[in-house]
Amino acid sequence: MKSKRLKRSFFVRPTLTVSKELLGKFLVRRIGRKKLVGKIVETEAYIGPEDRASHAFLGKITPRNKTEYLEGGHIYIYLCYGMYWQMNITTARKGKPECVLIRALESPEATGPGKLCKWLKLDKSFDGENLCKSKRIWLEDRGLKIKRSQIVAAPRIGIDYAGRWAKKPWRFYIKNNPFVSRK
DNA sequence: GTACAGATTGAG
DNA sequence: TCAATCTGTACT
Repeated sequence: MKSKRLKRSFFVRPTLTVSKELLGKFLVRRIGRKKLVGKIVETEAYIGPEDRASHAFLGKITPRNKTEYLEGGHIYIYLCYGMYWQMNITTARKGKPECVLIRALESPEATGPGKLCKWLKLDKSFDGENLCKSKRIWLEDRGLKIKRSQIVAAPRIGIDYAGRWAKKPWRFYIKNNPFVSRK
């Protein structure tokens, strides 16, 4: 099975499409001579500025969220609750604040966005990292196809404050996968 | 300058 | 059920 790195063109597409197609792809993190690899099993889409749950709601730009406006294929990472990092992948074109939150990998060490970043040793230095060019983190397509019947759409987690947007089925995960968070 | 909520997690 | 822990944002 050949594996190929996902290119810019994969990410510069509608966010919901990218969110679903990221399921079954592999996140590769190289630390020195070691490689950590995990299959993506859970994602969430954040589509600003109309999405109340998005940091870019109403199109605001702050030092924290400015990387969310980058062209698809970059990392947008930020600290939440003062202790957990959240890894997002930007989508769409430059200037569009849309991204996909990577919530879980197929690894017992990465069943949730906070644990995922801890396992991969991700921190603020990855903010704005180019996934198409970086030597320390990237995404691979290893030929694995997830059938549409295996993809479950559900409301997103932890954003009850977002009113009607909190009910949007913009969380996607692989059916019956034991590594999906919030079981 | 101060106050406060948050895309979470693990312990109790 | 709740505290840990800190940045961004909206106040004074």
